[in-house]
Amino acid sequence: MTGAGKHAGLLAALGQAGLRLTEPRRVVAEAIAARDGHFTAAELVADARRRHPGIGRATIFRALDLFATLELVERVDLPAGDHAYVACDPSHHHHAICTVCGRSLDIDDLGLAEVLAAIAWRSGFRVSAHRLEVFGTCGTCHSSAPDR
Amino acid sequence: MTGAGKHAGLLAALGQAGLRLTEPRRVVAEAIAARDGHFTAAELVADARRRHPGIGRATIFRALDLFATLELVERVDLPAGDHAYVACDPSHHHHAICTVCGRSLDIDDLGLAEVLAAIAWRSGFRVSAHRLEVFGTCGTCHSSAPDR
DNA sequence: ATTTTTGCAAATCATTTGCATATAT
DNA sequence: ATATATGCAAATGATTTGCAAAAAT
Repeated sequence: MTGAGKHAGLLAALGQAGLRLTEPRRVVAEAIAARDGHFTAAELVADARRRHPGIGRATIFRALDLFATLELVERVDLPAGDHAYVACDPSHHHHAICTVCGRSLDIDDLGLAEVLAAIAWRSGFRVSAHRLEVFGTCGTCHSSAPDR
Repeated sequence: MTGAGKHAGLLAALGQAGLRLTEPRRVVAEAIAARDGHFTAAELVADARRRHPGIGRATIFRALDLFATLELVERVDLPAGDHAYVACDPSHHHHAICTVCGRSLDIDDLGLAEVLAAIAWRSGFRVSAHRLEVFGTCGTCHSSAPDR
């Protein structure tokens, strides 16, 4: 599934949360859906303004927060330290982010739960939240790259 | 090991990297070593100024960057989204951060490498970096807390 | 002596806020 | 009609930069 149906999900979620379906939010949702990898807030502002010139910066930040709260978008911190966002499925919570194309891949738990349990066991820590971010190159990018 | 010998490590690393051992850097190193949990840049500025009133904000940011580059300090992104730093051993790269006292615990790999390998295997991803942050309460904090 | 580092103040950048107006329900 | 959301412009906060003076090698 590419851009096409993705924003429908974003918009549907607004309704379900009892929030109003406005034109600016629609525009932001479309801009997010059209993006294919991670994006910064600034990039989203530019994209959204291309679609709807009068849209205010604050509105975009507010919509972004909203989607982040609904877990349709997740904030990630790139290795370089800047903030970015990725659209995501609310049930998946880890991403492998391609440093070449920026696309993110939802990754399954694959044993992470056990790692966390081991941590808790060994240290007496009671884990309430965790974040795993994986960076690298995706299959598509390294098969088309000449190096190695 | 507490504050006592910790800054020695920070300072020694400067020499090894061919950098100059200056008074402001010494002050920042001591302020970091004296901290017992994670800290924000602003907190460090305050601490450092208490020890050495004339120190410039920029100098502190520069020293912090330096230590981060040398991997003696790691930047973490708290669940709330703000940036913080933790002093760390250069060989350990994951932390369990206590949300009550702010102290961080270095955690061992405990199977994470296999999780990453599984990710790579399943998705064709070539992993170059990853970040795992674990948040919760440490043994000390939940044994002294009345809840639960 | 030379190179690196500092402190300052100003610049930059991202994000947030207050508030009157517009819009969705 | 009413509550919610928007756009604007200004405020805020964090981090960075340029540069001449100071300190380390």
